[in-house]
Amino acid sequence: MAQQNTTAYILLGLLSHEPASGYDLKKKIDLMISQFWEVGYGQLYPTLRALQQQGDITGEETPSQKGPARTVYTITPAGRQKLADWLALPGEKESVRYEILLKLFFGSLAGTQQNIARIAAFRDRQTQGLALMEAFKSNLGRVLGDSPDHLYYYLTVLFGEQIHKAYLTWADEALQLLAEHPTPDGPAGPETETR
Amino acid sequence: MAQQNTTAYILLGLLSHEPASGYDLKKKIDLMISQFWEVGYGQLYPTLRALQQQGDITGEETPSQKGPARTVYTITPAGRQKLADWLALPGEKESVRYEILLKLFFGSLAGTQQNIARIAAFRDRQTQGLALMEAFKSNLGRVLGDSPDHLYYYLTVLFGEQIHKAYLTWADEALQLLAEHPTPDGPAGPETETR
DNA sequence: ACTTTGCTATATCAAAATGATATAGTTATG
DNA sequence: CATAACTATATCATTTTGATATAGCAAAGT
Repeated sequence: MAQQNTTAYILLGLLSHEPASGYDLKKKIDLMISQFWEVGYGQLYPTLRALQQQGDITGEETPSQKGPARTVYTITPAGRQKLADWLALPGEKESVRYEILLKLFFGSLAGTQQNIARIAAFRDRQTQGLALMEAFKSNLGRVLGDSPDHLYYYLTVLFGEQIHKAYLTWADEALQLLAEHPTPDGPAGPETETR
Repeated sequence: MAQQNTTAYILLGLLSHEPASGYDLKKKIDLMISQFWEVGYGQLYPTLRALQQQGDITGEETPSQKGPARTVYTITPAGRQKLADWLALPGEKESVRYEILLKLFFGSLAGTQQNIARIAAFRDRQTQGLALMEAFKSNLGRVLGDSPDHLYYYLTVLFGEQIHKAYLTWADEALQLLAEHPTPDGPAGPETETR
C-alpha cells in the first residue's frame, strides 16, 4: 500500500555529496536531474521534513546571509544506508507522459493542418532540448576524468541526447507521412480549406 | 489552481468513437495508449463519475451478459465540444520519469558491476518493447488506408519505435563506456571514508 | 529617494495520479 | 468439481503536480 517516494532518494543522493538547503537541492535537481525526474517544492519540503523525522537527515538553521533563514540539511549514517539499500534494488520503472501523442491519437478529429502544426512545434521544442544536451555533453566531456561521478552524469546526458535525436527523427518522419497522406479533413467549422 | 485531468480527455476521445464501459475503456487504454500515457482504475472510475456529473457523458446500466452489471457510457454533444476545445489548444507537455537514470546518476555509490547489470537489464526490457512496437507497426501498416484514424495510430507507434531504438542505442553506448572506464569501485564493502 | 523587479528561501494546498488491494459473479481449465 | 482466470467496479493512502503565498533583501530603473 505504501509507495516509493523516489523524491526521498534523490534528496539523500544529493545530500550524500554535501550538505545543502531545500533551495539548493531544488536548484541542483532543476539543473541536472529534472531532465529525467522532476521535483517541485510541494514534494521537496514535505519530503525533507519526513526524512528528518525518520532520522535520515539532520537540519541546522543558519542565520541568513542573504534573504531569510536557511536550513542546511546533512545526511546521517542511517540515511546513507537507506540510499545504499535503494541503489542495490533491481527493477527500475520508467514512465512517460506525452500529451502530444494523446492529441495525435485523436488526430482525425482535428484535421491535418492542426496536427502538422502540433508536430512542427514539438520539433522546434526538442531541437532546443537537443542543443542543451549537446552543450552539457561537451562541458562534461572535458572533465570526465576528474571524478567518477562525472562519468555517470555523462551517461545520463547521453541518454538525453539519444532521446532528443529520436524525437527529431520521429517528427520528420511524421511530418512527411502527413504530407503524403492528406486526410479528407474538415475539423469542425464550416471553413473551406484552400487546397 | 485547478489542473488538467488529462484522463478525462482520453475517456472522451475513446467514447467519441463508440460507447463503452469503464472496463472496456481500461482495456483500450492498456492496449493502445498506455505506451505514452497510463491510466489506472483509481483514476478512471472517479473521472467517469465526474464527467457524468458534468453532463459530458451519460451512463446506462445494462443487465450483465457475463459477469456483474456493466455501465455503458456514451458521449454527449457537450462532451464532444469539450474534447474539440482541448484538441484545439496548443502547448502540450511531455514529462518523463526514468528511475534507472536516477540510480545511474548516483552510480558512483554503487560500483561498476551493479551499473552494468542495471543497464543490461534495461536493454533487455527495451528490446522486448521494441519488438512489440514493430509488431504493432506491421499490423497497422496493413490497414493504413482503411480509416483516417489508423494513420494517427500509426504515428504514435512510430514514436514508440524511435524511442525504443534510442534506448537500445544508448544502452550499448553506455555499456561500452563503462567497460572502457572502469571506476575504482567497491560496491558493498565498508566504505573507505576519505575525508 | 522611491518603486519595481528579481532572487533567496520556505511553505501550503487542491487537484490529479499511482499502486495496491478488495469484492463478487462468471466462465474456462484441469 | 475445485480452482484459476476473466469481467466489472470500487476504495484509499500515498505521492506528485502546479499554482500560489509569504517575506527579506539586493540591484536596477525612473
